[in-house]
Amino acid sequence: MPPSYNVYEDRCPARQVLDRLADKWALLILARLQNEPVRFNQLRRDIKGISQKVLSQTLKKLERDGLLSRSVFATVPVTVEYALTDLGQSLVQTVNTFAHWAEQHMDTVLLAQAQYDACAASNPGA
Amino acid sequence: MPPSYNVYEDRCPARQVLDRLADKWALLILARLQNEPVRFNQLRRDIKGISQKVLSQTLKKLERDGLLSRSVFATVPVTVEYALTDLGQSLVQTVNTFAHWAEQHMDTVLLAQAQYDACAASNPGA
DNA sequence: CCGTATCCGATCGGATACTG
DNA sequence: CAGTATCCGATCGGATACGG
Repeated sequence: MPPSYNVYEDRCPARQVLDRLADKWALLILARLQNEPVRFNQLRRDIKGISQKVLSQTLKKLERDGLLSRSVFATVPVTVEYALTDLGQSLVQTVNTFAHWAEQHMDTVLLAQAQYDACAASNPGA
Repeated sequence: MPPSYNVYEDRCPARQVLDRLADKWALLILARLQNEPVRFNQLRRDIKGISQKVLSQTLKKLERDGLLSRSVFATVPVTVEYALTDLGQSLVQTVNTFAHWAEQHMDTVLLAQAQYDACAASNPGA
């Protein structure tokens, strides 16, 4: 079998998928949905800093990619629930690994940034 | 011990780290460096579609975060090698998992997109 | 409650030219 | 080879207003 695709290539489908996932809001949404379906405004409240517009756009992209499903309930007013599909579930573990890495190593990163900035400040031109 | 931080919160350091990593070029660069140090123009050639400007910017960010190191050799002309730090190495496995997920599931995603688009096209207003 | 539509400033990023 | 500097069009994204 051929090694299939190369993510370093332009036009590679795998890379297009990767590009789509390399989005901070998409990752946070997937992580938030891992345990339960969540309604639109609940996501908006939980994921601090996301605007209604961007949340709507990102949800639509993720639904288009088959990573989550959108269910409308004819209550008054209407209720809309977003939930991971099986495909989304298959990805969420990796998303968690990413988030955990960030949690575990953020102090190291913050320190590295401080050192880098201090060095850059003391070497204006050299 | 406190559960430390919440990635859903604005201003959370872990989330800032996550935001930084949620970048398609950053992921591709980290993946490319996993086996060996690579020079600037080699990266530029290998990672198809990246511009010199964006490559330069992204490398600088990753260096600032302590994920990779920049080594200058006084050859003529000068040689510059980028390599993963230990911190970068600790992340690259997760990056690979992401890339592999994309490779394994891209067909499913492409199919889902086609179905979504077909349905949207047949339901212009409804 | 769950969105869409529009406006508009801010940022991104490609192309090009230039330096050590 | 390995960048930096500038220009400038394209895109992003917040705020606001409105509709189902």
